[in-house]
Amino acid sequence: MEKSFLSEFKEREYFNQCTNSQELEQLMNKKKIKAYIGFDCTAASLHVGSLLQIMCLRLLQKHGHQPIVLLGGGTTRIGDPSGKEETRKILSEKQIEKNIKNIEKVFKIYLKTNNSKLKPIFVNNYKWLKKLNYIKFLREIGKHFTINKMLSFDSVKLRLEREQSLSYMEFNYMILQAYDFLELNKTKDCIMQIGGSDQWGNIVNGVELIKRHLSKQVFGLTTPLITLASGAKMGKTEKGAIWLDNKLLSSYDYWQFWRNTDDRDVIKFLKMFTDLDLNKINKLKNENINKIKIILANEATSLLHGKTAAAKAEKTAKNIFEKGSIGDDLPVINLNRNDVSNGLNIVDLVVTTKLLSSKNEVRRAIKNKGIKLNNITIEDDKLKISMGSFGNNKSLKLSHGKKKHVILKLI
RNA sequence: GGAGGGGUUCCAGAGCGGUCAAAUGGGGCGGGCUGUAAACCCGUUGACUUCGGUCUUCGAAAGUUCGAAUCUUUCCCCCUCCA
Repeated sequence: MEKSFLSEFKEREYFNQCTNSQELEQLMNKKKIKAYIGFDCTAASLHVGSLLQIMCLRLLQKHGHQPIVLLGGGTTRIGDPSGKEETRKILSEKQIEKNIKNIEKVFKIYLKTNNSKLKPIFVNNYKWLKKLNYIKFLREIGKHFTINKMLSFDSVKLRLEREQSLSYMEFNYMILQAYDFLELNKTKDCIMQIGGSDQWGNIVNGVELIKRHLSKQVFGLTTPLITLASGAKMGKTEKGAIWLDNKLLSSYDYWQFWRNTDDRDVIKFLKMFTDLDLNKINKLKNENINKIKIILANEATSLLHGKTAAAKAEKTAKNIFEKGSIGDDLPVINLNRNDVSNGLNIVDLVVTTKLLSSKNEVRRAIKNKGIKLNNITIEDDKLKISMGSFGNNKSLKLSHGKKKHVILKLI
């Protein structure tokens, strides 16, 4: 028997809560449905923190259900208070539209299909939210919400408990999200909303609104908040966000992100973020952990940047870490011959490569044995690079630490 | 509207006239160990520097002083309590 959406959803550890698991299971076995996830458009791109949600839509598609991607131009204008400690900045309309355009691209990669029935439907809630009439909205929608209940939601409760201000605008967010679901149900026959566990309250609100307003049964499904073995939140590392956009994060760095996964998270990530068959993943468990990490990196990178990019990243990594040489996936910095023949100061050079951002940082790094030129640690911060420093192949590898490298080329 | 408490470097949080670029912890970065992991240990953590120093920072502005994050005044913002 073929696996159902929901059972695979659970096996891949996507499952957190569902409003009505059994009925949903039955329904989805009987017919193909449409389900949606809303995404925040406060940044120019999504980062791996949203990847689990994207994978959910992908899984939906795999099982023949059609995904709806809601890029919340309307709600982004309000700001979701869930999980936020402070009111966030309000973005300009222009910025939001720009973000939406860019974020759409990511979905076009992950949800690519030739089957027209499974093509992702993109919607922007600004389209309907901007038209709302306040009085009408209060009478038709607002009457279904009690303040008593709204105050009991974590997103509101936590803010109030901490005595942090919550504006009336933000307080309305959950109603608008519920309204989105209602709208999508009416216009697209969407019967399920998926989201992270922090969205549970908002999702349930939508389910209840539809029940009251249309007397229809719809479903809510949430994924767990991924906590890394280290306790940190997924997505934002120390170095900054792991963007799903090669303009913001190169495919090599993306590959490295997965390659550096904590041992304890590797199998979980294989289930969550790759298409690999679950049986195959189970067999992998006994393999050498570093081999599995490479598989994870390759699979995850292929999905976003393509197989070629993944293979290239792997090759570059191999060259750097195993052979100590260079790889062609590293950023290349072109140097003018004239500048070099005059003798370039190492400190200035490192700053121009952006490996570090100030001269003091470079001097410190040199003191701490953190700067290498062709794998040779630089001891003197007054060192000058000249034509003679370049070998026959006219290029040099400049490194900061073990993981950050740049190729210097003469032009 | 009245009475208090507070705004310090990435974050938390000390300092309360010179010895303060500012304790301590977290985080970051680098080094060591290793497996590009974890844990642990060490170093480092404003900018510029001819390495002697120089410059800019403690909510904002003005002032007192030889000298201010520290004192005074005004302003802005946050919080607590009372009405």
